Amino acid sequence: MPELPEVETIRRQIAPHLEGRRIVQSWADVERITRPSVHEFMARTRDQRVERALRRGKQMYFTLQGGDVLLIHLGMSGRLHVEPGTDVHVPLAHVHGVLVLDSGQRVVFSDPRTFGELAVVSDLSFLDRLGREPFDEDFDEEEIAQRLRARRTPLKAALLDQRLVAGIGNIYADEICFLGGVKPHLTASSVSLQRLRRVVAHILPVLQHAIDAQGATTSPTGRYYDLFGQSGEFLPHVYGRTGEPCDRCGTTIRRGLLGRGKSARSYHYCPRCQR
DNA sequence: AGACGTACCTGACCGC
DNA sequence: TGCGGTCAGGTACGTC
Repeated sequence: MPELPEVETIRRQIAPHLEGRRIVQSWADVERITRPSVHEFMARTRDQRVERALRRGKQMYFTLQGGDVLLIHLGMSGRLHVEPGTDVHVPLAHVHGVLVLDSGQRVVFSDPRTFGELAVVSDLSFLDRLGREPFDEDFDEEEIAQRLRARRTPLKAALLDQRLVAGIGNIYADEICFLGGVKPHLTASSVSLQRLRRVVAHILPVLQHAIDAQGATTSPTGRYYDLFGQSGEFLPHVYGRTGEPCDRCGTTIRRGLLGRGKSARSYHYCPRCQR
């Protein structure tokens, strides 16, 4: 699944192809994931020059010369690639967006599960709903630890909440809990501040390490691949490793569920390394 | 307002 | 081999 490190990897890869280029023509076909509408998306991105390729949390966005912002969220299964081509028509299953550039290349967005999003917005107010950005200067570990202390949800659920820290998803939430030595399902407010600080202290190193590894592909679902179809090399300690031995202590990795029914979310942990 | 449940979607996997 | 059922999971939204 694309989380902050995967999105950042793709952003870096796609930036040189998009920045300074003009979008000659664009296309989208799924109303549910295209905002404000398929028609308006195509109209407002057409004939626009891209200024910068940016990212906030898991959100990738491109500032356009006319003042609008093009927004791409990969959701669960969204992928981007760049290829030669001047036709907006790409006859492949799961392709739901195409941007034809003045470079003779086109950006292709495919998304089998259609949990992603393509949008054109007029300003950056969409960023307001996101919490702290891990690599920003104002990222304050003490503040995050204090806010976790006030949460009456499982620790992992709080780490996944984009309003607290932007960009953490399933894989890295489990990883951060593992390195912090805390079971993901413990109610955050029941964990001592000292231990919460230990967990929070692993957010930056884990994300940085994952960016250096160009993301993580190890996932039972929604396999992630970068702009060139390459998989990421980040290897999680616990995520997706149920039944395997912990490589710190050898204890069998376990899996559990947060919540019940259709809303249940899985978590993975080492019962010995995490208390 | 925070916590919680539901819905969206389909490839991959599982059991018979 | 084939087929129906189940799972996974980022996020918006409704409800209490």
